[in-house]
Amino acid sequence: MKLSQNFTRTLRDAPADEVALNAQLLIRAGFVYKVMAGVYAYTPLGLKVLENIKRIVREELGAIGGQEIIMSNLQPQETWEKTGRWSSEAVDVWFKTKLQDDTEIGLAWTHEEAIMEMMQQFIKSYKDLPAYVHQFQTKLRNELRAKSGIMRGREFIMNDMYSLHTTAEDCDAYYETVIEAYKRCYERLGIGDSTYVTFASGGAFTKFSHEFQTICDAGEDILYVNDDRSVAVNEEVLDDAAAELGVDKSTLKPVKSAEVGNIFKFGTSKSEQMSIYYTDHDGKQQPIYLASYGIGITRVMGVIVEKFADDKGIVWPEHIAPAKIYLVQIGQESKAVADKLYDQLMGQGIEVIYDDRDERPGTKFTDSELMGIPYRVTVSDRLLADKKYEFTTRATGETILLTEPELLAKLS
RNA sequence: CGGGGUGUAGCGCAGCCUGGUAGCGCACACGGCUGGGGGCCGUGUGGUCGCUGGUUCAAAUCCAGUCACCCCGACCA
Repeated sequence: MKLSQNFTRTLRDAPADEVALNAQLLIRAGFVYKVMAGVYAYTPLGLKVLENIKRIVREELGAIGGQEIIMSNLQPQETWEKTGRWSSEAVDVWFKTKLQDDTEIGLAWTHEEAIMEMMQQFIKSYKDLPAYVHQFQTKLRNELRAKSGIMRGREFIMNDMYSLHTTAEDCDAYYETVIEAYKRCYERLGIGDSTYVTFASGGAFTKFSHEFQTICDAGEDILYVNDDRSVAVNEEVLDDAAAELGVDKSTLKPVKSAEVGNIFKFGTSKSEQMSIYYTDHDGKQQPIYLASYGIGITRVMGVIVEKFADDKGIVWPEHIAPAKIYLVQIGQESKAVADKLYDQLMGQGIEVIYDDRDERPGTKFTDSELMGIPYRVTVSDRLLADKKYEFTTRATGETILLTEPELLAKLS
């Protein structure tokens, strides 16, 4: 991407009403645009990050058999009546609206019921199970109070996956498979080291659910972790979980964390509530075991901003950065060289943000840091005289001089 | 939803107390000087002061209502 063609611009100051660091930096750097409280639009740079996060999740879920779908945002009342979750007393985050003939409909805050409703059409026999479906979907939740920038909005993007099984054992086994896939996702997203599978409040079927919690000062949760990192428990279930695990509560230390994933088992409850059954070997109707898995895509983006940012701006992990290289060009003579390098790298499939604007060097350096691009390559008349390129690592600030072959070797 | 706070140009702010024809910085446009860390000088563009009503000869300023936004709490399969 050539910056001269990018319509967003960087800001010196964040809007005063934006207190959350993630939103401040993302707005200043031109990654998101605030539409209203808890609602953000993603501009080209921000969209690239989202797509990179989605790509990783898509690959990992695809690798364990997940089939990608897209459900709808408009949902019929009848679907939700079946599980008693249509009423606003049962679910206080509903957005509801009406068709022109006064039929009430709901705007999707989750797709659990909706997925089951659809799958009922296809799952008839034990031969159709297990089934694994997932989607990247906008969730709409009428939160009383939006906060923390893109970490807790009224509209956000989530990957939700659902697995349907004939037996609890099969469901349990796949549940573990998903946990491993999720771990690989967080690893690739760059937050593997600080993300824990934790015990959290359960639901109708299981005593605990599992949350993926990332250590982060901006998080809303408190996590209790032991020294060897083998046990992590959400504060909300600390006593119960410690007792269950036979762990001495006093050996667990509290840390602030942000929930980046939540998985849980429904057992057959959802299937029974909705009267969705399959036919077993003996021709009998049986309920389906269901488990549900969610990764907050936009939230992960916010957490990563919060977690790695420094006083200069965002620091993206390499795999999700909108580009690998930020190419700074200074002076007149070196322009052709920079143009050529840009074409060459892009031709090799290396994503480059080329700062070809008529700006002073300081502006370009500052913006490259604010945007958090992992590596900066500087091409200038001065460097060109020595046939050198400057190579700077965003996270460390380390700068080295390289010849063209050295540079290309480093980038490929 | 309870408590607290804030709304003046795209962004950051002053002006309000003590009513008298709206200002600064950044950004933007043009010109010039600069040219390796948000540079400088000059000339410009851009605002029914959130909205509605009231008081007044006169309201950004005083009063009432309302909307929006932010923070704390509650909530958060």
